[in-house]
Amino acid sequence: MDKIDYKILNFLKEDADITNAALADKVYLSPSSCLRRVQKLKSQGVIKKTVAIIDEKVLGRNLQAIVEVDFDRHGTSSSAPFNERVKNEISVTKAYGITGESDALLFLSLVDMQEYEQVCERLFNNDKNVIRFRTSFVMKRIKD
Amino acid sequence: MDKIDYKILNFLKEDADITNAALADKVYLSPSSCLRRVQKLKSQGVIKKTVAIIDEKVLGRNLQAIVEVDFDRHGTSSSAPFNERVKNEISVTKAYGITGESDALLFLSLVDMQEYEQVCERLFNNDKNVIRFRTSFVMKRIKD
DNA sequence: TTCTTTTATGCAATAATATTGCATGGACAA
DNA sequence: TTGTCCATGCAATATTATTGCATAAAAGAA
Repeated sequence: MDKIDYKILNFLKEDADITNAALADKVYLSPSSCLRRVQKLKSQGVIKKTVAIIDEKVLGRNLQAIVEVDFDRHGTSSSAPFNERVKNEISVTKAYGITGESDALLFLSLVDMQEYEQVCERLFNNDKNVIRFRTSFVMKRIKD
Repeated sequence: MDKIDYKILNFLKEDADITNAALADKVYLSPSSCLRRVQKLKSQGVIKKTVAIIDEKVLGRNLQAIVEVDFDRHGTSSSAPFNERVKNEISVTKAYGITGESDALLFLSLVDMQEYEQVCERLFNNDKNVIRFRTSFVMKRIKD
């Protein structure tokens, strides 16, 4: 992990479609050396994977919501079932256990309000360990 | 945008490293047809770009924070300078204008607490339109 | 320092993959 | 039916990725 590796990561982080030859140019290496570095970074898990960024409007999930959740009990065993349900919920794109006022924060990428209602039912209303939740909807994307 | 296109998107969303031939197999098309669909989706902007997912630990940004921000005034002209600063702040990975209790929600990917302090200084403490902010730190990644 | 070992590099050959031209066939409208 | 349009598959071609190998640089060991 030297300076060149970081350069490579910073380029691929923004555009993984770039050809190896073009990337090699940018970091002043031969294509073969460059490729071997990229392969190494992948095998080491530094580059986890590469994904296509899809226009969410096209996928019909243009309603973004952020939900703060308060739990009754906070132990691992108490929140495990909740975490499982969260993982299986397609509309939940991100979920974190957090410090501060609330205990968890969820990101929802929804088709419409009807789906929101259904997700709430499954995740929050049916879970006795969830004592409260507060939802904010995304109006404007400042940075994404 | 038919069923096959959606299939393609769903595969590339998870793994853009897949070869065109392998993708073609999965959607039961010939490589050439499949490729032409992918190219079309890219030119249409349905596929915005493809990026490498980097292990954040390696990049030294392993401290994740979520900041809710309250503004004094909410008009476009009032929040424009804030939005500009947010865009220029490397550690801010996502930022949204939201409904509900707070006005904006920021995602920070930080090196350490010192950087957090500096970012707060630049974004919040020096902005008269920011009347309050509340930070939560990510303890556990339930889904990411 | 000097010698040895390891690791990274570039070049050139090769393999794999993407890309294009073209002919065919299906869907649809007149 | 007939014609047009568009997607498809095949095969040829162009790009790109990958590997072997010799050399050079870097990292240790004595």
